[in-house]
Amino acid sequence: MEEINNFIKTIMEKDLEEGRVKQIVTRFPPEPNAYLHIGHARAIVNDFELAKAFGGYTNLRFDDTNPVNEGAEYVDAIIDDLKWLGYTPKNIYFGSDYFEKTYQKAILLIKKGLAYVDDLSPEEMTEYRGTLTEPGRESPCRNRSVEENLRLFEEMRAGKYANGEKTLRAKIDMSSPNINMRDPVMYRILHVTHHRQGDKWCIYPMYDFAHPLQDAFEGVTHSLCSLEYDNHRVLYDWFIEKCEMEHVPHQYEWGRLNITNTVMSKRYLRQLVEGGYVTGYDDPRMPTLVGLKRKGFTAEAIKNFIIYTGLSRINSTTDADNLDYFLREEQKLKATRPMAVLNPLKVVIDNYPEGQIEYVEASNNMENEELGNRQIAFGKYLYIEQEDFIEEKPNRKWKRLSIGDEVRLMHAYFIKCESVVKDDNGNIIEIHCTYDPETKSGSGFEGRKPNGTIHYVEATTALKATFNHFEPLVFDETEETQGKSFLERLNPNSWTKLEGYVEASLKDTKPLDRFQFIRNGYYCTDKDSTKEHLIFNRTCPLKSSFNPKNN
RNA sequence: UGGGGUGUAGCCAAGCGGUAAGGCAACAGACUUUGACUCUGUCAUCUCACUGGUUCGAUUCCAGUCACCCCAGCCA
Repeated sequence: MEEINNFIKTIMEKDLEEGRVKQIVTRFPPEPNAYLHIGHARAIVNDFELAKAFGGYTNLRFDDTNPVNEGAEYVDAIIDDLKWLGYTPKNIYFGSDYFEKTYQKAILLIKKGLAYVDDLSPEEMTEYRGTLTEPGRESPCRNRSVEENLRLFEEMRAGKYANGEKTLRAKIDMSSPNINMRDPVMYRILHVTHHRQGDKWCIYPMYDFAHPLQDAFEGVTHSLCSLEYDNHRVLYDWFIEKCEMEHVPHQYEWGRLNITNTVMSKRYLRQLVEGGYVTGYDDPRMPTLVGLKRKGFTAEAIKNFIIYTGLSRINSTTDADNLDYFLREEQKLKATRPMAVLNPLKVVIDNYPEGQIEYVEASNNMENEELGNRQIAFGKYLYIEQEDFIEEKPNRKWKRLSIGDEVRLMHAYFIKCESVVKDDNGNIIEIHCTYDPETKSGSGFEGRKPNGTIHYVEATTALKATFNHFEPLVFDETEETQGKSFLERLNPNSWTKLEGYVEASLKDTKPLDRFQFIRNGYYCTDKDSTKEHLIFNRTCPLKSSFNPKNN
C-alpha cells in the first residue's frame, strides 16, 4: 500500500517539527445513527493512516449527544466495519461518558458570564437569530444574573422543564456575520432515553459545545472533519479557550468524497432501504461498507482507493471507475477464475464420443501459479455464452465463434463451428462443432492460431445456477428527470435474474446469488461473504466497435 | 444582496515565484489460453476560472470579476 500523503500530513509534519505537538492523536467520531459508507471510509482511512504515519494513535469516539435516532445496533455495526477495514482504535470512547465533565464546563461558562439560560421558544429563537444579511436581536433573557442562570440550569438538569421550554446558550455576538456565533445553543432539554445513559440525563449538549471539549478531554491534537464544519471552527476555538481547556486541539477540514451514480446521504440510504428499493443496508448496490463488502470489495481495495484518490479542500465526485480499478488491481493476483456461462447456448461436438468425459488441467489464475490448478470436464455436450457466437462473422475483428471459424475453448481444445440448429421461429437452439484433439491445451500445439478464446462449461457435469445480476444504482440526470426526487430518477432495472451454469468445481460454494460486472469479470461472493470472491472468466463486454448490431 | 470555503485535463490530484507530477478514464499499437491482463505510445504550451497589476520571470504574490459549495436545527 502506498504511503498516505496529503495536505493534512504536511500540517502534522510541521506541528511535530516545530514542537507544537509531541504526538499525533486523531479520532474518528461517528454518530451511531447510521451505517458507515464509502464517504466515511475517507475519514477513517485518513484518521488512522495519518496518525500511524507519525507513530501516533486514533480513538473511536461515538458522538452520541443526541439520543433521538441513536442506538446500540449502530454502535456494533460501526465497530464491525472498522474491524473489517483492519483498524483497531487505541480507545473506544462515548461522548456521553463525558456528560458530567461537559456539564461542569457549562457551569464554568455560566459563572464567567459567558452562558445564559434562555426561555425563547424555537420559533422565537429563529426569529431573533436574524438572517444571512441581517443581524440578530438579543434575547430578553440574555442579561440574567449568574445566580439565576445557575439556578435555572440546575433546574433544567433536574427535569423541571419540558422539552423546548429552555436552553442554555453561549453569550457571544448576536450580530456576528457568522451565524454560528449568534449565541449558539449549548444544551437543549430532551426527555428521551439515551442508549447508554438511560434516563440519567434530560439535557443534552449540542455538537458545537460537546465536540471540542471531547477532543480536548481525550488529548486529540488534530481533529479532522469535513468542509461544512469550516464555519464552526471559530466557535470550536472559542469553547476551547473560554472553557480553559488544558489541552488545545485544532480542527482541520477536508472535502467530502462522492462517487458518480450513487447517493451517500443517510436520508437517501434510509429511503432506499425502507422503501424496499434495495434488500437492506448490505445490498451490494449500496455504497455502505457492508454493501461493498457483499459486492466483493476488500478492505485493502477500499483503503488503496482512499489513499490514491488523495485529499483536498474540494468536495469531489470521483468516477466509480476509480473505485473499481482498485478492486480489479487487488483481485488480479488473488482471485481464482472458475468458469460460468450466464446465457447458455448448447454446443454439440460431433466428433467426440458419446458418453465420454475427460478432465483437463486448468489454472486457477494464470497470473499466479500459487493458486494452483483444477480439473475441469470436457465432453460431447457443452454450453458456451450466447454472445460468444454469431452465425456470420460481422468483421475481421470478431474474435469469437461463427460458422466455419475456429476458436479455443479455454483450457481445452480448438473447436470449429459446422452448423446451427434453429427452432420454428428461427432462433438458434444449438450449434454443431468439431474439435481437434491435437490442439489440447498445454500440448504445445502451434500449428495454427484460433480466431479467439472463449469460455465454456461441460453440460452433463455443470451445475445449474441462478445469478442475480445487478448493476449499480443509477440516478438519471437527464433533462426529463430534472427536478424529480432521487427515487423517481432511480433506474429500476438494475437487478435481473439469469439462469446459467457453473463448472462442477464450485459445488462446495454456497449459492452465488449476486455478482457485479466489472470489466471482463464477475466478482462473486458466496452467501455470507466468507469465501474469497471469484472472477468468472468471460468475454469482454461488447464494445460498440465489436457489436454486430453496429456493423 | 452578510460571512466562510473552493476553482489545475472527462474524473481525482501534486506543484505554492523559475517555465504544468502521478493515477483513473480515453485513444493508438504490440502481446495474449477471452478483445481481459501486461507492455509501448498519445493525451493541459497562445495553458492552471477570467481580467488586470507587481516581477527578468506568475498556476504560484496583489487587486478586481465570475462560477460553484457551506451557514439562518433546541441535528451532527
